[in-house]
Amino acid sequence: MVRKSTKAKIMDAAEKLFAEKGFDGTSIRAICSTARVNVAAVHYHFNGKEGVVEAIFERRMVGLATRRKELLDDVFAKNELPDVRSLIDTLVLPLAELIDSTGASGQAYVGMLARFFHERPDLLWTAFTKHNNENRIRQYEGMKKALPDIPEEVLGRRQTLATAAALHWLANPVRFTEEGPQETQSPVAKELVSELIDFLSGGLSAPISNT
Amino acid sequence: MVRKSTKAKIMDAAEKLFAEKGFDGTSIRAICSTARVNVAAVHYHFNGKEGVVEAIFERRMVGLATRRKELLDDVFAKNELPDVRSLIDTLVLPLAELIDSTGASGQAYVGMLARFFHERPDLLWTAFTKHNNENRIRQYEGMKKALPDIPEEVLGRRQTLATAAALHWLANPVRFTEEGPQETQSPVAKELVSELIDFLSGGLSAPISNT
DNA sequence: AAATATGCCAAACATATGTTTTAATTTATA
DNA sequence: TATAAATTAAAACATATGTTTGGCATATTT
Repeated sequence: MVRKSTKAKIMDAAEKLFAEKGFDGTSIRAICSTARVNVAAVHYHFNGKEGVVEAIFERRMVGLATRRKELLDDVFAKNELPDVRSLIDTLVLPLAELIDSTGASGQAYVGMLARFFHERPDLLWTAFTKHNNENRIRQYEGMKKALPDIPEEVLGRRQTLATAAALHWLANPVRFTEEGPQETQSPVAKELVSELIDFLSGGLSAPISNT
Repeated sequence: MVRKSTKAKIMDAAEKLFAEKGFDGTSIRAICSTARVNVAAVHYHFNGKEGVVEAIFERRMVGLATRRKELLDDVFAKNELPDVRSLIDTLVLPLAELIDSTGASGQAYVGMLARFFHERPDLLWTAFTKHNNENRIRQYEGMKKALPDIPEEVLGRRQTLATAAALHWLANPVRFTEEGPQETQSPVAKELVSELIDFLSGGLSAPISNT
């Protein structure tokens, strides 16, 4: 394997630690120690911890957004009514494929996404808007067509809820039982991805109750 | 209003800060500063930061578990097949009622639950098992009866997924839009709780796809 | 009232962490 | 090769944080 650059070493180590311990739980020194790199390197290359986060987002979001655009193009190519499940696919599949193709690193990235969704929505939102806003809107428009009976406001909230649930599940395929939290396979198996999509499709298209 | 004890002052301040900044993002000194209390008080009363967390969980989980048991009793009292929506209610309503009745404090507690679900599942799990394991099992058994076509394994994972989504939504009623994250009302309005239950019911009872 | 326990506070200490400075080293370029 | 630029390393500094100590005040008990 080629010798990794200091920059890449820092990003890989940080990605892993951010997923495990979150933003506040990860010190610059821990990153550098894991990466076997001098403490000053983070400031030299990234100008601080938040800079590392931005670089990590940048590194992966481009590919993810491209793949998602492909899937959305497919959905809208057939001149039919888009179906909910395919629209959910455009959210879940790129992440699942990333985990499949890059293994631990992709898994760490998704774990990081899930944590930052709660811990640093500001940083996540900045990167997400930059790379993925177009896709989010297209998915939203598709959902409006596929589910004309659900009010738009409700649909918007369901979309966000589905995104949060998807990230949580892909990052944390855990089930609570009597014996404590049970880890399932990681990287996430195909069946589990399919289960997730079932759940989200059901939630997205659920009828509105009148109580 | 009665003068709050130092213990209560610490727990209230910590609950709020934990919800806002998470476990690692909240220093003992920040807690004591917010609570207007001496730094040593946390160690004196709680033996450290984790002790504060345990006490906060203890304070609220008893009431929540009792209320949830009531709702579960109701569901099983009618000698019919339990319905999915009522089973979801037993998860969501106690939390929504807590927010309604205690305002900012209850909201902070739910926010803290949502964050600790990711950040400190160990601490959450310990408290949750102690107070709520019986309820979780009863809900699970009800779901098996209500949805005999869904394999048990899948149902277990859906239950965990629904719990995570519920916590996320009650803690973070936010919608992503072009203009950035849009806060909805807080405390969470009744309609939003109903929307959440619709979504979760749809997800729980979604058919299994065969792709 | 005296004795005891409990709660509270200010200060001190060790360690962790972010950040910057300076020099050495490596790499690229003229 | 000589020179400049980029990168890495070690150390130093200030601040943040967890934790403990000893004394003081207040309440409780005898």
